[in-house]
Amino acid sequence: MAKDQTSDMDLVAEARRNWESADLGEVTAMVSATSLARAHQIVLGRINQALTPFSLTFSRYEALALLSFARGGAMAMARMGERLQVHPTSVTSTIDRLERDGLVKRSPHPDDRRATLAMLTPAGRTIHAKATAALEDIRWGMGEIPDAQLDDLNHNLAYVRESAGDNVSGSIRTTKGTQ
Amino acid sequence: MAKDQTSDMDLVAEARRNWESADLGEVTAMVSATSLARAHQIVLGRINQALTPFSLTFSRYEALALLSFARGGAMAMARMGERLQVHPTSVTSTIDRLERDGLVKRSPHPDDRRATLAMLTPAGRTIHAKATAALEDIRWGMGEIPDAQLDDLNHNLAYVRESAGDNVSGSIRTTKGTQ
DNA sequence: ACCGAATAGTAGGACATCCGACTATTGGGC
DNA sequence: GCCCAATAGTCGGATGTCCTACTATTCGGT
Repeated sequence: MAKDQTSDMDLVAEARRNWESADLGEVTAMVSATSLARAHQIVLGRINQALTPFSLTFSRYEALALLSFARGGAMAMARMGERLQVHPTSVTSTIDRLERDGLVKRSPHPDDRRATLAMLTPAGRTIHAKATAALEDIRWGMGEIPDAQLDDLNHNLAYVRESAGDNVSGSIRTTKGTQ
Repeated sequence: MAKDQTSDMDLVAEARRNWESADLGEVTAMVSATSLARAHQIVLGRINQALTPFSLTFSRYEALALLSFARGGAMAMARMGERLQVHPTSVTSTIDRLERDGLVKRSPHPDDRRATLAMLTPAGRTIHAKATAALEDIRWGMGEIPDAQLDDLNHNLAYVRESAGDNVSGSIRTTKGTQ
């Protein structure tokens, strides 16, 4: 989380000044990357702080959430990696810690002996529910920003995701629609 | 970087569906946090990939950039932590690696024997220039998104930063202004 | 039926980041 | 002048993430 305090100046704007005075190009894109990183740091910091009481991190929370929506509360680890967009070894590490804390249990896949199912335990389901409530309480780290503004943000972020090949069909026009 | 491929579905939109069907609140904020994390992952991944040829990561690049704008190419490590918004131990670790690669050199602060100056070496300045050019080439990971759209994004992200107490005076109204 | 390619999971290693603790130095108040 | 709080940097430990390499298993094509 590092600093959460007001900085003396607008660090992003300062970067812009430095860049412009050095006659460098793509300043707007540079500002975007910088702003995105800072915003991510802020939001992730708040989320992780809210999850501390549950001995969870956002990564582990995401894994719990994914399992909680899966049929039977179980899913093959490889599939979790696809959904969460992380490397297989990251799934191993995440499930290791969740299992250590008794929130998830590994069990062999019934049809494929290569695969391992990660299965939510009752404790895992309980913690997930409580953690979700805690995240709602802090509006997922989005502060007091009204929903209308967040819709705008989501719309703009969808273009970034789209540029990487993400399917954003369900997000690119959410601004005010029924969706 | 993990996956960079097109997913079969809009993962963020799917999260929205799951959340709504479970009757949970703050869905828009949840989507924002999720989108922000994914966009960050995408952009950071592209940036780090572009920096690979220089044996740099974005963290180390940021430190180099900060020093390159400092008078004399030198700055006390504590001050770097403030500017980069990272923990002092992260600065130690970053400077360790930059020094190992000969891009930065530690030297005692002339006026304060507690402090250590991180100073750019000629090699560090050269690498920074080349790495900067490489980042411009990929538009800092922002794909083909036009500047006008990025201005929108930056504007929305400024609200997030502002909500954390960041001074965004130089960014909050950049959309089309002269700024 | 059998062999090589693809897939699932893990081990080990590199980084980045945080936190708490510890040492050295500076500085302010009495 | 002196002592204690504040500041600067580092060390050790925990997490999260990636990559490469390795084992086990499955699957497709001949």
